[in-house]
Amino acid sequence: MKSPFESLSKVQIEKLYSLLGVHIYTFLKNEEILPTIKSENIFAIILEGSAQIVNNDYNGNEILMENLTKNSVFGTNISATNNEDCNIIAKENSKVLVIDYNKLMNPENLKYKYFNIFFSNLFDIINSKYKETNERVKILEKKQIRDKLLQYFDIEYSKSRLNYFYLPFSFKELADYLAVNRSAMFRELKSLKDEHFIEIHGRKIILLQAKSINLI
Amino acid sequence: MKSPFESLSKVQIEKLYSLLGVHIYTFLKNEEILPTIKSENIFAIILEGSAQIVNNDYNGNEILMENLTKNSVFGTNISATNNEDCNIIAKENSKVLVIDYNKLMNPENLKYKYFNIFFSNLFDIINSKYKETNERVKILEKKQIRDKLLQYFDIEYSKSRLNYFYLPFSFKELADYLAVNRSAMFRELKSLKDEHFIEIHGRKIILLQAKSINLI
DNA sequence: ATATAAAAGTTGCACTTGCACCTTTTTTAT
DNA sequence: ATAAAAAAGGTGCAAGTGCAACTTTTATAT
Repeated sequence: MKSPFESLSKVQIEKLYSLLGVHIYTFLKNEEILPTIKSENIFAIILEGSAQIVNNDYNGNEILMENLTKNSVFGTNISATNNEDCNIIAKENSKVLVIDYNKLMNPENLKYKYFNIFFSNLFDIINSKYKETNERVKILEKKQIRDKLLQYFDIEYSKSRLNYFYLPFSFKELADYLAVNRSAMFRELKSLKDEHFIEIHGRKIILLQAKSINLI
Repeated sequence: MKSPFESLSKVQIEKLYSLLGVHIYTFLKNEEILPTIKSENIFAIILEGSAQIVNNDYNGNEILMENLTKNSVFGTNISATNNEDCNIIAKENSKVLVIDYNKLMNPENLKYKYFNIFFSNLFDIINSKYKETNERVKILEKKQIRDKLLQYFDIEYSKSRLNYFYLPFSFKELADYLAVNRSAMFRELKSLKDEHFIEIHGRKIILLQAKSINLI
C-alpha cells in the first residue's frame, strides 16, 4: 500500500497536519476506534498498527468488511464506515490520523504544494481501493457459488497471467469475501477439483484450465 | 452529479485540456465506445449525452453494470471498465473526453492552480461513486433476497429519514442491482407486502416499519 | 509438551432461489 | 389509434445453498 505521505518531507507533513487541523488518536489492541473518532464526515489514515472494519449482523454475527493496515485510508465516504452497525477494532496498538472531510476539501488548500502532493497520493490510493471494490462487486453479482469462484479465479489469473496463485487469506475468509456459506463453498470447490478445473494445495490454487476459465 | 469542471473558467478548461493532452471523441446513439478509446490506462468523462457499461455474460446475457450520464467519470481504475467482457454503449449521441491516467497523475500538474481545482473535483466525484459502490456491496453481501431488500430499504431510509421513497429505476433493474432473479424478488416483495412491512404503489415504496427495519 | 482454539473439510436436510413459462399491465413507436 | 415491445406480476419445480452438526487437521498459547 502506497503511503499517503509519499514525496513529502517531515517538515511538509508537519505543515500539512496544521493546515488540515488533524487529530491523532492512539488505540490499544482490541479497542474500538469509531466511538472516539466518529463525527459527521471524516477521513482517516492508519499511521501505525492495523484494524478491521466489522459489521454486526442482526444474528449477532460479526462480518469482516475490510482489513486496514498501515497507510490504509477509511472514512465516511470511502470504505464501509457509513453505517450504524459498523465497528472498527484495532488489531494491534495503533495510531490513527483523523481529518475533517470538509477541511480536506477546502479550496484554500490548493494553494499549498505539499497539500497537492498529499491529495494526489490520496487520489491514487482511493482509486486503487475503488478498483478492488469493483472487482468484488463483479464477483458478488454472480448468482451462483461456482460462478463467484470462477470469477474470483479469473480476476486472480488476469493479475498475474500465471496458472496458480496464493490465497491472501483463509478459506473461511474467502467465503466471507464471496459472501457465501463456507461449507457450501467447500462443496463447490470439491466439485471443481473433481472436474479437474483446479488443484488445491493449502493456500495455493492451481488453475488447470486458466485460459478457458475466463470465458466465464 | 457535480461537474468535474466546477469553479473553472472556459480559459482554464482550455489550458487543462492542453496540459493533459486530452482527446475528445464523439459517438452516435448505440455505438460502442470502448474500441475507440481503449488503451492501457485511461480516465474518461462524459461531456455530453449518456452511456451504459454492460457486461457480457457467458450465457450471452447483457448485464447492466452502470449508467453514465453527463459529467459521469469512468475508466480503467474506476468503475467496472477493467474487464475483457465489458462494453460501453452510447445511449444517445455523446461526447467523451479521454485522459491518459499517467498524464493525469503527473506530479508536474500540481504546479497549476486550474489542475488542482479540477483534481479536487474529481476526488469528490470518485469518492461519492465509491460510497455508492460500498452501499451496493453491503446489499450484495447479504445472502438472502429478503435481507438484500431490507438492506436496500434501510439505506434509502437513512438517506431521507422518510418512511417512503421512489425507486430510481424499474423493478427489473432493481433485481439486477440486487443481483437476484427478478421473479424471486417479486415473490419476496409480495411476502413483505403480506406481512405489512411495505406498501408498493408503482415506484413509490412505503416503509411501514421504518424504524425497526434498520435493526437488520 | 499439552491443551485449546481455530481452520479445513464433509454431509444431510430444509428452505430459498433461479429458471422457465405463463398472464396482465404499461410504455413506446408508428 | 393501434401494434409491438417492455415491464410488472405470478407460479411450479428442480437445483443450489444455507445451516447445523459433525470429524480431522493445523495453528496458537501456556
